[in-house]
Amino acid sequence: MTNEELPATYDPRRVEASRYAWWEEKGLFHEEPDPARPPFIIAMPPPNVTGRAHLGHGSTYTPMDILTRYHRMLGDNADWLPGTDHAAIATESVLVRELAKNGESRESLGRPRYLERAWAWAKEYGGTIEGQFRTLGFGPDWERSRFTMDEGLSAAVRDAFVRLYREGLIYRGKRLIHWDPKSQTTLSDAEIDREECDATLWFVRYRGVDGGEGIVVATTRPETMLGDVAIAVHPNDERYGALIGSKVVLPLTGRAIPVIADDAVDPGFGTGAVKVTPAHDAVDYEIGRRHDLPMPSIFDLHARISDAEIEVGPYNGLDRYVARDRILADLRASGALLEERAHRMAIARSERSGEVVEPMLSLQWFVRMESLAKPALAAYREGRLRFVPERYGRTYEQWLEQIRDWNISRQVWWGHQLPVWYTPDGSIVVAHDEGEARAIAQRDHAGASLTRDPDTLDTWFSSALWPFSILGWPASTPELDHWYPTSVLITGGEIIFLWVARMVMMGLHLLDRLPFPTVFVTPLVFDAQGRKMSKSLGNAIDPMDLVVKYGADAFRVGILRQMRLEGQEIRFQESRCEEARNFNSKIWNALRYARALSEGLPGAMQLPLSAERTLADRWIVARLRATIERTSALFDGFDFGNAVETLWRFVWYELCDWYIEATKMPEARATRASVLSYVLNASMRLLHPIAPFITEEVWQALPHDGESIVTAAWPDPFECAEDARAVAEFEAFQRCIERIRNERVAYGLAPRAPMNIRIPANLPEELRALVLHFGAAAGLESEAVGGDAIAALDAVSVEAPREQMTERYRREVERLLAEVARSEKKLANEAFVARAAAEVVGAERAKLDGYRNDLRRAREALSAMEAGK
RNA sequence: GGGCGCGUAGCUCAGUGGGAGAGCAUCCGCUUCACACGCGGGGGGUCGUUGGUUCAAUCCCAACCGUGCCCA
Repeated sequence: MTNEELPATYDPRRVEASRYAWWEEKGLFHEEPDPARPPFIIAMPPPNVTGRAHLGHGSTYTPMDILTRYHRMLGDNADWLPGTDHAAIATESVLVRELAKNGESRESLGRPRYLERAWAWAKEYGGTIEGQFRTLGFGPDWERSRFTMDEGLSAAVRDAFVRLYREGLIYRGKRLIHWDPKSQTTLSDAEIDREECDATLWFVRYRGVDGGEGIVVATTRPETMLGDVAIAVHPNDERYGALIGSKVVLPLTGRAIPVIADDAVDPGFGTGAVKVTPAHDAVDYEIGRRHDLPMPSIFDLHARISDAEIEVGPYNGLDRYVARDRILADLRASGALLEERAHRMAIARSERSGEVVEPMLSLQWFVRMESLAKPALAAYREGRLRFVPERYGRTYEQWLEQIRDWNISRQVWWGHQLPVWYTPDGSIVVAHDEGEARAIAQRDHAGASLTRDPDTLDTWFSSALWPFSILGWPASTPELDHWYPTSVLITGGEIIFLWVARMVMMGLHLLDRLPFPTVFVTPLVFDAQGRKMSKSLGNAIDPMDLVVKYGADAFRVGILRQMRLEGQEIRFQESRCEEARNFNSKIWNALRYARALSEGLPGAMQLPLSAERTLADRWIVARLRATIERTSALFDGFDFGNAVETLWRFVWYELCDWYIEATKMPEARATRASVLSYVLNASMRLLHPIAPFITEEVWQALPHDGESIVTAAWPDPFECAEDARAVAEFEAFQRCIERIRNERVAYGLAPRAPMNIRIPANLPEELRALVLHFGAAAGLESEAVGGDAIAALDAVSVEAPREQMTERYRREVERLLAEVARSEKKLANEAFVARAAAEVVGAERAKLDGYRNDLRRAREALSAMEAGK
């Protein structure tokens, strides 16, 4: 491409898609296990197969892409393993809704045809998010992409289930679970959302069997009274002591139930007496277990009142809310309803269907968590598992400390069907496949016929195996040998329980090794007002739209600049993407400038000999070295926000604003082309993990080694000389120019009006030329000042009409007098001199000396002005 | 109720036990031969409140007020 073909602004749409296709075609993201190099492996948290990219992927997946690209450039055996998740409940609810549109249902199709549809659906939408990830520039090893329902991963699920069952860690039991009456499935604790809402607390009198006053209970769910088996009070509650052990009559159905005492009752809630419905409330269930009470269910699976287990009077068949109204009306009519009060309470909803979840007693499969949790806790407490930021470790720890058994069976069809069969008499056979199950039945159950459990496993069960199932486990593979454990897990804080803790437990139990040593928790993305992004609020931003407007690089840079290492949220501002697009144009124009240099760019990346370099050369090279070291350290520490900020400042302010300006001087000709192309090239490599597309384009247009920046080497700081002297002098020069520019405006001089500046005779020639070039001024010789080049720079001054200069020096003297006074006062404080650190006192003394010097100079200048009047 | 955060310029946010910073916004000036998606300059903050520790507090501690997330 000739320079004439480089337009003035960078157009990401022109390059991104084709560049990505080229990377993929070249196989640049693919790796084979190579024991000769250190592994760097990240398992991508699998998005839902039917999902779409959202801003959260920007904050969570971009860091994975950055680290993988960075480690690849460092020469590591780096691979980012992608894949998708079958998201059982989410996918099934969408699918069932689609079927309903055609008057079909799961049942009308039957399991095999339903699953065929589900697979077709997954294939149709499964590509979407992976395509979007390509658009965002993410470069995982697509050849290794996996799906949780692939044959290999399904085998891992079966293997893990069978093993855990045989070890007694998976069991079937009747427990109180969360039932979603809409999706017709159980949910684990982690799959429900609690929300505060306005409710009513009703006060209902239960009379004594003897016709006495009995007891008044407060309840938010009067309809469940049909299943009451007791009234509970606190054992120390004096109001009710006499009633404990007596019986009261359930209004409406007339059943007699006992009054019992239990510590779980809060005497301060309502009347201090609560009804106990063990089949429909978690606290009541525990009370029921302690007191060995019956646990009749009053609901069917659609949360309609059912008389299957207990007499429910005329309410049979009513929906739970209809029944509530009917029961309240009847209680009111009978005089048993005494009072109602407004009440705030939390209700549980399915996070997928939004339906109010019903606690139900049900026969389900569970993982026994206690013994799995212990080593997972120990790994954290012993420092083998680390969280960044550290505070998330507490979240992890607390959840594991109060762990409860995990309900893993789901009544959906899309997923891994339990490897469980039942004989006609209810015996359980767990096996890897039907053949093995038959063999077991033959051996242990006299060849009884088998029926497979229709339920499937919680999607998180397969996700818990992800870091090793994608590497081939339970088979032994080179990938598993060399790439497990993975290097770091990067995810959002909301799934520390759902996913992170479970992967740790499974990794430790099944492979005896942590799946990763470090968990980096990324911030959540909110809108600019700090609200969650949601479709209903209409504040959701589609990253694809941002890519269209600003390009993928600008999207990535824009969101990364809002990330802070310790932050737990990003208030996303689209303007950041716009700024990043401008930054890209800045880079692009630096390239255009470099390529337009009259002497042409060199053919190879090489810095000129040190002795030939100008001050600006030595300064920018030293700054490049510092930038390389800092960027590496920030990437190593997951501090991506500061890494972007560092590179932004270096490229824009140091390279473009100062170095490129300096190359416009005739004196810079000899070395500028090679230094500029070297520094630009290195800058592109530093920036490449963050902004992959533009850096490739610019790198390709500069002298470079290799085929693609993707596989180029990370810049080597040791190629760049440190040069403290050059940095100090250049910084003094920058201060000098800033002062001159400020004074030019302050003196009311037009931007390019001829201007004179007084330059001390002892200012070195190179600096003198720089000052005149940047100051756009002519130089007037003035007297030499004491000290070095830096002192001479500080003494450079602007020539202006005498009155203005007099006024300016007068204000300068005033300012310095105040500074000197402040500093002297501080040093006069004996407590300060005696107790403050010696270097602090020393620094203050040096400052005072500096101020006194400046003051003397300003006074001399002022009196010279006044004398000349 | 328990845990974890946050409160710094109009906005979004850095930051440090020793004189307050960035980007955007705003104001002024610039068609300077890479870039107006640009260049140069400026204004703007009692660092939530009240106490405490310290020679010294925006920073450490406590309480309070406001606000957010997670868990129950």
